Amino acid sequence: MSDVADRAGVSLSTVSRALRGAPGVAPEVRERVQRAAAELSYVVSRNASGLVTGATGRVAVLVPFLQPWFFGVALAGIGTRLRQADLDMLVYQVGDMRGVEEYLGELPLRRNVDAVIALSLDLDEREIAVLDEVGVPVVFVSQRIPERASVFIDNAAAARSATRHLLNLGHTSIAFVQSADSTGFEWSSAERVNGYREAMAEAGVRPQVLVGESGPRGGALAAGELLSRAEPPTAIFAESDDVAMGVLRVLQRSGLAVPEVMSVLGFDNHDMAELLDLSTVAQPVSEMGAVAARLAVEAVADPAAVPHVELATNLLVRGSTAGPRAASRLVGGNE
Amino acid sequence: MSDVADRAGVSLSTVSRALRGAPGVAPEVRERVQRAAAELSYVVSRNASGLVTGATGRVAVLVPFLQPWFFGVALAGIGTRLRQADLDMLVYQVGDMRGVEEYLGELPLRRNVDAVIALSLDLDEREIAVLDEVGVPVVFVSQRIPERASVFIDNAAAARSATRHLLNLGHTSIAFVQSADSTGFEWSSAERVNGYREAMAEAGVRPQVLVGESGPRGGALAAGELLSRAEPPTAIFAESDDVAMGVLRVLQRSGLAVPEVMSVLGFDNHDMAELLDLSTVAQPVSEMGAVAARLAVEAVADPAAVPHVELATNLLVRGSTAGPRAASRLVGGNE
DNA sequence: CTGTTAGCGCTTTCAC
DNA sequence: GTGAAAGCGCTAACAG
Repeated sequence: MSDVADRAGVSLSTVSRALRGAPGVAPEVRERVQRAAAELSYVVSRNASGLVTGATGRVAVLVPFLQPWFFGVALAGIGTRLRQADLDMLVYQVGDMRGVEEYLGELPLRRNVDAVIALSLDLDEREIAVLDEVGVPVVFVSQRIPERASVFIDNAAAARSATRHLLNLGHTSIAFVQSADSTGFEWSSAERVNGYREAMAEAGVRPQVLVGESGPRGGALAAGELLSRAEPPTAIFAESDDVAMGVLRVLQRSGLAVPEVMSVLGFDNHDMAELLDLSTVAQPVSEMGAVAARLAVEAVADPAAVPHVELATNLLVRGSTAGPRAASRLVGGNE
Repeated sequence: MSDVADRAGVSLSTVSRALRGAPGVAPEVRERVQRAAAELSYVVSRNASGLVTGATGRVAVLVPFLQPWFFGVALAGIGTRLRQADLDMLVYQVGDMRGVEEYLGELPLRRNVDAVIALSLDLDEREIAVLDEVGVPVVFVSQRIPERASVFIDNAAAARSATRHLLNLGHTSIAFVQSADSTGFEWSSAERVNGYREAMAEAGVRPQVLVGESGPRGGALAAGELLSRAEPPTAIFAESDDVAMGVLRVLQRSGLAVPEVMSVLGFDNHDMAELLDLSTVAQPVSEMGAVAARLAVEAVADPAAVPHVELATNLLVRGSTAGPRAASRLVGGNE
């Protein structure tokens, strides 16, 4: 930095002010300093400036896993937005939610980040308390917490209207496939099931909820179970597209036509959903990330604000949902 | 820190040494200091210590995109390994490779990270030069560069033996679907095509290479093109599972049985490959990440070393590949 | 084995 | 509008 000062013929303080965009520097001087810095390809050390300002220029993103489609997309949204604010993104994979509390305590967040984004973590009160210890603002994504900055969708409402779509098509036997991993249900999962139950109750139809493993494997197992019933349903609403894909796969292998024999509905609008022609509830994952990043930036400026942002979902009706026995009708044609 | 010193009844230097695990501290004193630190829930500021040691405790991971399956898995491998070394992972999404050079120059890597991992970036010489400007060790993943630390698989050899699998099954008309995005071929893509060509040449069979878009969409388009030929091939080798999935989808929609009418082979062992019963070449993505992280850690200690680590691939033969016209034979049964 | 001292590279009063 | 000086929280010689 003193090299730059020498080259521009000014003092250290002036260089600092000029490069930081601080007021009180003659335009002509500022430009001279910037030129000198560029020529020496000098950039201020965030580390050093942070030491005195207290800011780190970094935001931590906590994710349970990194592999699923959802997280990649959300991270992309977050990263892009943070970059605009000239903030770096630190990613921590919390892993299977056992011992999170301890893990969170170990994490070097203390004086290492300006804010934390908890991505789809479903933390309980004690875990949140551990995060609070860090002393920086926390933004929750996909988990709605009172008195906390968070961004989310209305899972219940989305599931409700998606279920109605199936009911309106004429289905009267609709199964819901819910999944839980070793650590229990996710918050969004519970909400979606509720939405489904509400719509079914409104229509006076008996709900059928299956609980199984998560992911395609869980969907495949659930489909097997449903198909071996005395009276299989005519539609399956899967908690997520992942699960729906497992269902689709089993149906395909069994030679059961979708949607003629069985309608399948997913949730998420996964990457592959369009290719599979899967009807689904789309949630704006990338945008959720971007909003979360924005909230994090704002929270740094004003830690007192606890904005709640709800994002809209869209039911995407594709080829995997239709009225029950649409095919038989078409083929039989004698009603 | 001085609070800790007071509480433990020692000087600042002793606290620093004790907490850092530096030698020359009485065991009894060390424990006392650690206890004091714990009671005050004090952790040393990386920022401040970095200011004097020069180390940042951070590694930057540069990825072109975040969404594809590959990057999530690789990032998980990297992150886990870095955490073991008590290093933080900074993730930068470089985006569409246009203007990377400039983007890399803008990135706040300068005195902000101890090492850089370039994940599947396919940088050219000038872009690498920009990275070198940063002055920290760089580890390349999925790109093999002389005189550079890198971790990779032998794409050509893997593609060669996968092609031989198809040849050995009796196929004599095997198409390869290659994909390129707007910025051109990836390095691994070129290598895989080469492996395919070599195996075909060895067998004296004419190669058929299709170049199209990337991803499932590219696969779908390529499949359409192949199926509309006067003499469609009996097997399709897709550059990646992504592409293969597009191919599978088109075949399924067209009512063409896999593998009876058409064998399909992928590359990567994508998440969904098992569910789709897709034969493929598995590459150890998570392990590549872990190794890259290890190399990065080692490179920090010894920047002169430029280890090259080659990881093994495995051909996973599943249900999507079989001899040509296996079904006709079975059905016709009159040979 | 432990304490003292001088910075690491920057920002920030406070004078001028 | 600009400069001098005093730290931010820590480590690294150097004494003791």
